[in-house]
Amino acid sequence: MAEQGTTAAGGATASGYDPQEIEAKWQKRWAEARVFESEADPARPKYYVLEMLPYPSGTMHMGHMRNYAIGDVVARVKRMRGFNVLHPMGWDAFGLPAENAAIKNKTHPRIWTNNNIAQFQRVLRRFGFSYDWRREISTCEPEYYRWNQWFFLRMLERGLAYRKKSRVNWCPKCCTVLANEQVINGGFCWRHEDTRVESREIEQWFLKTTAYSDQLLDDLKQLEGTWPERVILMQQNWIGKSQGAKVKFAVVDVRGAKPIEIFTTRIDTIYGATAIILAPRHPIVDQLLRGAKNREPTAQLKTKLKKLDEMRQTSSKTEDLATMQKEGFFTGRYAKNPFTKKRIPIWVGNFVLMEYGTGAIMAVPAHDQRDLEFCRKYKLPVRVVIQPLKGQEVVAAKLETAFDEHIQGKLVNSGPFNGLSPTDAIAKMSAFAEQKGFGKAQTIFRLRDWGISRQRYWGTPIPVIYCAKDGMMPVPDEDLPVLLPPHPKLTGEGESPLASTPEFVNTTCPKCGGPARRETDTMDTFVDSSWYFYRYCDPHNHKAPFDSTKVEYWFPIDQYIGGITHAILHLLYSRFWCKVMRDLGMVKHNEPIARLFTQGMVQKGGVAMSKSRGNVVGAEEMAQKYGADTGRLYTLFAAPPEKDLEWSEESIEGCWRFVNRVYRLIERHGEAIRSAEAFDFGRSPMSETERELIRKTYKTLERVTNDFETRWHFNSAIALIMDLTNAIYAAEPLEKDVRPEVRREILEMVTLMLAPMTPHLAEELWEMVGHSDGLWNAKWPYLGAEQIALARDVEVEIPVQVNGRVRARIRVTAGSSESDVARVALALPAIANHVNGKRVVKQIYVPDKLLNLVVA
RNA sequence: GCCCGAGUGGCGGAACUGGCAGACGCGCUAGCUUCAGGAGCUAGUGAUCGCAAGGUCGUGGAGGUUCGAGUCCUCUCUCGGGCACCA
Repeated sequence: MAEQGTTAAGGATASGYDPQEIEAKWQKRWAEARVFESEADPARPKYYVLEMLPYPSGTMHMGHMRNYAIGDVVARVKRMRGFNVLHPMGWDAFGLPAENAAIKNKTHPRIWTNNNIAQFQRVLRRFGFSYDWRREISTCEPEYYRWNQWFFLRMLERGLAYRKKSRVNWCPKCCTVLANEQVINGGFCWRHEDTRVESREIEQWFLKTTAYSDQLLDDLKQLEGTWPERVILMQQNWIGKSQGAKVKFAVVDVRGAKPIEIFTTRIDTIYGATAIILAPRHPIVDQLLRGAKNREPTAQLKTKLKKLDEMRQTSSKTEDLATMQKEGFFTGRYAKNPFTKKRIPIWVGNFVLMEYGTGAIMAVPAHDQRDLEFCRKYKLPVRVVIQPLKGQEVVAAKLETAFDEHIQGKLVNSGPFNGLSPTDAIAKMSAFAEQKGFGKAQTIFRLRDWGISRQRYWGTPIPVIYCAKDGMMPVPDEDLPVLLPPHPKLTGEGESPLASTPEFVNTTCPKCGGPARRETDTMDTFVDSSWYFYRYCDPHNHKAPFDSTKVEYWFPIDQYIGGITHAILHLLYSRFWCKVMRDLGMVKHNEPIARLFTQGMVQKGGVAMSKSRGNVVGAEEMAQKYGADTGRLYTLFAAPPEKDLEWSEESIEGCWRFVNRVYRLIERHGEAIRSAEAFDFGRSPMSETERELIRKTYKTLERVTNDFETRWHFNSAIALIMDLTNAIYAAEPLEKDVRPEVRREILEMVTLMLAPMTPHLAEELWEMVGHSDGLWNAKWPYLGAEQIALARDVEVEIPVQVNGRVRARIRVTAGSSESDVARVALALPAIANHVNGKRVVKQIYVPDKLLNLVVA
């Protein structure tokens, strides 16, 4: 028993409830009975529930804990319903923070990481989450990352992994390249939100996510209704499908110049194009500037070009991009519009992006706002080619905002296409361009291939060897894993640490046996998390990433739970990986995650808990102070799971009180219950008090079941149980009216309902009322027909309204007829006064719910 | 600018398909208990008028549909989030 005053913040409790002792006791018993271990068993229905695997850093706080508490409730409820539940846990153990921390603390990333894992694991165990710990994985172990390498080689064979020199995002603080998905707010590092990424031209490895653009987009439809709408929208947005056309504009008077290809979604406006605008980084710019006339001196333009390119890079705030002045210059060259055959000037503009489309656009100022701004600034002509069907005619000289309506309009000044609707014109003109060979309809995507090379140590080595004679050679499967060298030189200064580790770099060519060099970049850690949930199905397989039969049984994941932060990154990569594995014949499904739930964050002072902000509430501290059960209960009670939760120390005290109240109740009656007779519900007559308590108990159970299984309203489920507990307390003065056998039924129900949320307490209470076989064997108590009948109200209170306003309440037998209720109601003075002298023109009766009299 | 989400007491939040707004918890007030503190127990707690019975107002705002609206429709304001010169 705990010493008084030391258990919880508020001080002692009157009950003998000692969470530290109880929790340790039951955790030990669960482990001994191997309660949470599960195996694939086709004879049983399965349920795979998973919380996103943690990155083991610093301390585990209540924000982490909430995530796992939600998952654990689901896992435990499903187990009580008879499902074969897979509920594993592991560690996203590679990554930059570990490497940086190791440098700072003069230790090895592996040591630092394993220390953190040990800490995290201790806390998770302390909270009694029902994981199958035999399946624990850690992504930094060779046993795991060798399969990253194996997958990489399969992708290499299929052309899904390739090496290319290109412009990539470089974070100067991370000292490494970032994937597009890791660049946020239009140009900032996802880890360092205040650090603008630089653009560098580096040779690096890509995975061809764009090979699956269409599927990644289309298959989102399958997830509608089971994934949060906003996650689907964000992914749609990110993939960014855009239907349009590519059109080639021949360059006039430049010998050997290739035509400039532009992308447009509005080919119907091509007769209104008054300029071609190139991205500052467009490769043809140099060629155009050589020997061109009618413009500023070349040297000056080169300076301008550099400036235009840098403008996007140096703007410190995202908003600047939207409002940034459009700037550019004339190249002195002209292109020929293949539709009009007329010459239009070629410009360079800061608002045209090399990364999107073809890096060149046709400027149609009359029908595109950005083009209008640009052309007005540089006095380029504006030509109207679409007129609205209704309303005022659009006049070029008066245009203040571009007329960019897609649907309503008809073509003018467009030669043979005059009179067509924009939609028809797009189809006809694309076809025309294709027929003539200078263009075609084309769909483009915003999605780029996934750059996975990282110039850091703490990640999976990319299994490739470079030989002077044989060129790039994949490491043969039998040589996997390519191990990280144990003693790297870590400086954190931007050189790939593996490159300066000769014993790693120097190797022999797998083909000719001659001297060769290893690839020294490591993989993005998002590779690790793209398929880890498959490994849980078969975590110790030495021959393959997993056995497909096992995966076939457990997949797809029935319920995945995690933060919204991964709406694009992790969840998009995982979907990609699944499709690749499907095409490799390893899995049969198209989507790995059937249901996704994004839980809210735990905040303190209005911002998410994080070590760097210094506002974390440590999970272990809370377990120490109140016990795991109270900590779990609080995170479930304080807010609905999808909403952010503001941490409140006072509120957790309320949960602590409740837990003690329940404990005291059973402490007080346990003895009597243990020696009580069996009771035949529905047959043996009950006292009024018994009847009321039983009714309330069953009614609560019906609603709590609904809250757990269909609505995920854990907070209101807890409120209902609290309410029931209050009712039991309220009946305590009538203690003698409640036989121990009836009380047993009531208190067992309370215990079972609490079990998914406060599992240790529930086990203890279960034992206290006389069960010796462990609550983990108990099933969720569904009500039988007799019990459902007992849950029904005998008497109901019905509000009586006159013209929609409640004027009285009457108590009647449940199921009373409308006429009976109306007669009783009209006899009441409070009602009669309001009806008095008027006529009841309408009477609405909702059985057992409400009576409304409309008088006039 | 575009796209989502949310606005309910002093606070966190309830209210399943339109049917008693504010469950449950926190906080606060009073009482009991206690040497005291803590804990526990009991009662009260949306605003407003009233001695009371009782009345009036009340779910960001303005309209509408309905016997009846926190819930449905239209417009609007505020906050949070995502995307953003995407051609």
